[in-house]
Formats: sequence, C-alpha cells, structure tokens
Amino acid sequence: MTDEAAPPSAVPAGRRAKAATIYDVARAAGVNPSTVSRALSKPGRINVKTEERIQAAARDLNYRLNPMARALPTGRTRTLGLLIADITNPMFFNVVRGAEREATRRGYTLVLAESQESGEREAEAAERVLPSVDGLVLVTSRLADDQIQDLAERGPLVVINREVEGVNSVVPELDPGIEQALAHLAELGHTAIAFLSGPANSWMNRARRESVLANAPSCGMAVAEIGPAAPTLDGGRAAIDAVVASGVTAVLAYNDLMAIGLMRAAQERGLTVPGQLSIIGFDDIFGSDFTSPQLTTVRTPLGRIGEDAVRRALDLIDDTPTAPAATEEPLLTELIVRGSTGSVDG
Amino acid sequence: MTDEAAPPSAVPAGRRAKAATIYDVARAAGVNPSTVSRALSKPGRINVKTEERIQAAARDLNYRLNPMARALPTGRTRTLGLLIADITNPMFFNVVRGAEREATRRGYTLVLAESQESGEREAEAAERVLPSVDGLVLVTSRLADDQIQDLAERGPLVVINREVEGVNSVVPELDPGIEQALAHLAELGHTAIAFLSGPANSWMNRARRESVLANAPSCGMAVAEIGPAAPTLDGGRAAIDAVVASGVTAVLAYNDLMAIGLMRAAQERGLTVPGQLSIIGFDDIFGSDFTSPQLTTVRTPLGRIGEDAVRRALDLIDDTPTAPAATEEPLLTELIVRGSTGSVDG
DNA sequence: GTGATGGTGGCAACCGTTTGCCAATTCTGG
DNA sequence: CCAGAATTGGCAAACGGTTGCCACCATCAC
Repeated sequence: MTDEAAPPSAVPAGRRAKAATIYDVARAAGVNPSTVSRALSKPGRINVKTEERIQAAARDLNYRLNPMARALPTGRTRTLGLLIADITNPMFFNVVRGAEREATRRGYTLVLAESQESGEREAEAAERVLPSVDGLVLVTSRLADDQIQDLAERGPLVVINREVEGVNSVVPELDPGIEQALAHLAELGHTAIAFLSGPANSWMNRARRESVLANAPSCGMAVAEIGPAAPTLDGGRAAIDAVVASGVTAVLAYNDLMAIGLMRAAQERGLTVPGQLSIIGFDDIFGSDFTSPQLTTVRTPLGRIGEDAVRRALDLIDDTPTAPAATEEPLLTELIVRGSTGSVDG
Repeated sequence: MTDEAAPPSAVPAGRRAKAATIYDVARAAGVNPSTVSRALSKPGRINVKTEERIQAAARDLNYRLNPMARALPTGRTRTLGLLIADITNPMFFNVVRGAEREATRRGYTLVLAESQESGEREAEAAERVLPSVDGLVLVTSRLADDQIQDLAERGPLVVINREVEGVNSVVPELDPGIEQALAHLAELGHTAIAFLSGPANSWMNRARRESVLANAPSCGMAVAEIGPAAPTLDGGRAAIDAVVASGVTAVLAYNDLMAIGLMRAAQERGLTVPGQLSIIGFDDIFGSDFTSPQLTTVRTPLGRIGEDAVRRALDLIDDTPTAPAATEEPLLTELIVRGSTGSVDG
C-alpha cells in the first residue's frame, strides 16, 4: 500500500463524451444558435427573458464554450505564451508565479515553453507557440535584438529584464538597491570592492555592472571587475582565486547563485564570511536564506515583474491605451541585509 | 542607459499581418486545398512531384498551419494541461522541467495553471483548461479522490505523487531510498529516530511515513512520530520542541523544506547538526545543498516523474497501448548523503 | 483490346463559434 | 394614428483546416 511501483496497467482513456454545443442549447431554448452566442457573450444585446431561458438551458446541458471554435473566427485565444530560457533557474519561479496570477485574473491562460538556454530553440519555440497565443512574454531571452524586434512585429510582445529598441520591456530600477548596497558596505568600512560579472552578453549583467560602477564613487569606493563567468554556483565558485588576488574586502556578485558559490569556495578555503570577505548577491532567489551565513542580497521584485509584463501584454492585446503610468508603482530593487556582510576585520 | 525606469510609453501592438492559409498555398501550387492538407500531414499520400511543389509553395509563403483551425475538426490540440498546486514549491521546478522536455519531444505544448493550494481553484482551473487540452497532468492535487475520478472520465489524466483508484498515476518507489536512509542512520549508531510528518491529508506524507514505519524495525530502530505540520520551513522550525522532547538522535522529515527549517531551529538553539541531531530530508530540492551542513536527503527523481507522467498522458492520447512496461525504468528514490547526518555524539 | 487495380487529386461537408446584415416587432414622439 | 427609431432575433457567410467519397488516369495482366 505504501509505495508499490506504479502499476504498469494504464487506465484506458475515458471516452470523452462530446460536449454540448450552442446548437444543443439553441434547440433546448427554442432559439437560433446565433442568439445563444449573443446571449452568452454580449450581455444586454438580447431580451432579458430570452437570455435567462438560454442561460438556463446552457446550465442544464452543462454547456462550455469551445475555445478553439471561438478562436477560429475571432483569432483570439485568450492565451499568452511564456518563453523562458531555463526553468531550473530559480529566479523564474517568482516571475512565472506573478505572471500566472495576473493572467488568470484577466481570464487568460499561460502557455509555457522552455528554450533550454539556446537561442535557436527559443526561436523555434516562439514559432511554435506564436500562432496559437495572443501575445508573448520573453523572460530572459537569448535572442538577438533584431530577432526580438521581428517577433514584436508579429504580435504583442513584452520582454523581461532587458531593453530592446522599440519593444515593450519590463525592467526594475536597479539604482535604489545598488545604492543601498554600496552605502551599506561603505558604512561597514569597505573601501575596495569587486563586481563579479555574469555572462558577458547579458543585458542585465551589463546594467548591474554599470550601475555599480556609476554609484560607487559617491560612496568613496573603488570597484574592481572580475569575470565574466557563468551565472551559476560553479561560476561563482571559480572566481575565488581572482577575488583573493584582487585584495578586495567585499564582492557584489551578478546574482545569488554566483554569490552562494563564491561564499562556499571562500569558506572551503578557510576565509570567514563576512569576517574576511563580505558578499552580496542579486535577486533574493529561493534558498538564498538557506546558507550560513544567510545571504545579503539586492532583491528584485520578480513576482511583480512577471505580473507587470503580463499586464502590459494584455493591455496591448485589449488595446487598452497603456494603463495610466500613474497607477503602476515603480519596480524598485531593495537591499535585504542578512548575514553575509559585516565590517572588515581588523 | 543603465537602469532608467521602464519607459511608460508602450509600443503599440504590431499589426499582425494575417498568415498564409492552405488556400494561398493551394493557389500558388495550382492544386486543391485538400491536396495541400494531405501533402503536409499525410506524407506519401500524394505524388512526390506535387508534394514537392506544394512544400516549395508553402516555404515561399512562409506558411504555418493554424493549430486552432486544425483542432476544430480533429478535436486535438497537441496541448497538455499541467495543474500544479503551488509554483513556489521548489519540488515542482524539476517536475515541470521534465514534463516540458518530454512534451516538446513529442511535439506537444504545455499549458500551465496554478491552483494556489486550493481545491476549489484547482477544480476551476481544470474546467478552464480541459476543453482546450488533449490531456491533464495533476501535480500535487488538492482534489478529493472522487473529483479526480470524475476528471479522469472526461479525458486522459495522470496524477503525480498520489494514487487514486482507477486513475493513472506516477509515483516513485519510496522503499529503496528510505531503506538506505534507515540503514545509514543505523550504521551511524542511531537507535531512536523520529518521522516529522507533513500535512495529514497528503497521500505522499502517508506513504512516506508508512514506509519508514515498515522498514525501521528491520534496522533495529524505534520510530517516534511528530506532527503533522505544515510542509514548510516554518512547519519544520516549529517542530523543534517536540523533537527535543522526544529524545531522538535523528529525524527524517517529510520534505527538505521542513528538514531545513528544523535544522535552522536546532542550530539557533545551540544544538549541533549532525553532532547532537542528525537530519534527513526528502526530495533533494534546489537549495538543499546550500545549507551548512549540507542536507542529507532522499532524492526523488522529480524530473523523470514529470517526464513519465507526460509520456503516460501522451500514450493515452495516442492510444499507444501502454508502453511496454519493460522499457520504463523504475523510478527509484535514493539516499544522497551529505553533511547533516553523522554518528551520535558520545 | 479490355477489365481490374492502384495511385492521385478534386469536391464538399463538417468542426463550433462569431458577426454583418436584415426583417419583424415594439416603442416613441408628434 | 402614423412615421421613424430602437429592439430583438434569424440567416448565412466566414474562420482554416480535415477527411470520406468519388472520378480520373495510367498500368498491368490476360
């Protein structure tokens, strides 16, 4: 009873009783199918009494509109494609969650495609889902700018964490969190820090690096640059030599994964964190508080980013003339101080 | 340039140039639309020369089949619904990834719906996606058995991590990993351990607990049961009092999250892990190796579970007469020994 | 030369909605 | 009481494919 191997006997596919159509409802209510269609999708267009009769008939027959049949004449599927580079990257979880939430709120369904970090597969996946979705959200696209622009011409499209000329994008404001992080380190007495770069061709990596470089001087800090390296645990881990060689007392890593990898490597080498090396990550991913010490990090409002991206895409689709900017709260990053930062050891 | 706030000016939705249809292709190739349809989907049915001519025309016009239009007469969407209770639960990542992979491999697309841990929302979501997918995979359903059975009557359905009478399910074999875990603890000298229960109504929790209870005696160990508690960090954290009171030297938690919460609480209370308390988790989720010490855990082959579930669903849909059981390798759990287990302190 | 055979490709119906157009009916106001 | 407007609901044509059925033609064996 506990855990016998899943029995090999598959249960046969249930005969899907074919669903009621508007014709059935029409017959039951004694009206024309077109009237049923209107009763169900254009409230007020027809007489209240007939509408009620139709509603009742539909309920009786347990009628459900066939989305495919509707999509044919209208060209609208009430479906949104979400293209993500790598489901395994924990930063996506929150994005997906926010996206899912906003989509269901507006009656849309999410179609998921993973490109496994490959631009080619991503283009392929985009082609595959494009004809059956009303819009597309690209989460951390590996596509070139012009490919993205082409895609944007073919339908509503929103990119997350990247800016492409002429394409809608949702990007958080990096400066607030980075300023806080730098101020925090300055306060702790650090004067020489390093930015540990992620992938060289990543728009977000460049943005983060530039913000750090731009804001450091005003805190009286010198910034060395280390990397680029893979945005993974191992990428961070491998950077330890360079970090030690650079002689800095604190590191701002491109993302949490690298920060955690670096922390591990430092500890394995006998360095104390934060005693001898302070480390700050980026994103505040799931698990960044599992480490000892817990990771100090610049949180990105991932959930709200996903939500906003979907909202934008849906506004485009519904031709809502761009939600008044006033209602959209800015997407701010914010420093979360935990245990991996401290004052420099005497 | 670095990170100005996302500009409020939305780029207008590109006018989606309407795509070429088989009629366009037919005209270009000088044949009947039905011939185009056959050329494209029934290889060999028509003359090689004409087929080539049609292929060429299709390529020229950049023709793509309209999935919705195809779905109407055939009733098949080449789409699979994935219902998950909570995207945020890290155990889903791997499941989703495996599912996505197998789905694309077979030319299917995944439609995602989250039920936010609510049975009601789950039923709703199922209703919503059901008419537009060819099958359904339930990841950690909050539905009652009979609701699931009803759903199974309406179309191909597979449940993950749960067994329901008469419904296809994919569940890993728990015994191997649990036996290894118990043997491992026995070898380290533990004789009194506890099982920290997750949600009382969870099928998987019951299965794990029963396997532990069933296998412990043969290792000469006494098992106390603690809980039930929420399957979260806090749920694990809150159990520390009960664990201490029970006087056991090792704990097997329902899942990794609880194990990590418990570890944290133990350490905060000055207990050494594994010195005074050994802890084993379940699943080997992302981040379970971020902790200090890294978590020893019984790994569940989450990715393969997702893959298998999709395979099963697709076999059901394609009426493949249940893949010969021989080809399916069993889904075994396996103990991953890391740092959170050790011999009992003198 | 003829009838059977098999390979090709056209015809038209159908899948379940939506929607423009129009006819019939009811409601207005003068 | 009547013309004109507003409601209401039916008709039929899409939307873009699939597929059963049939006709045509070239072979082929006899």
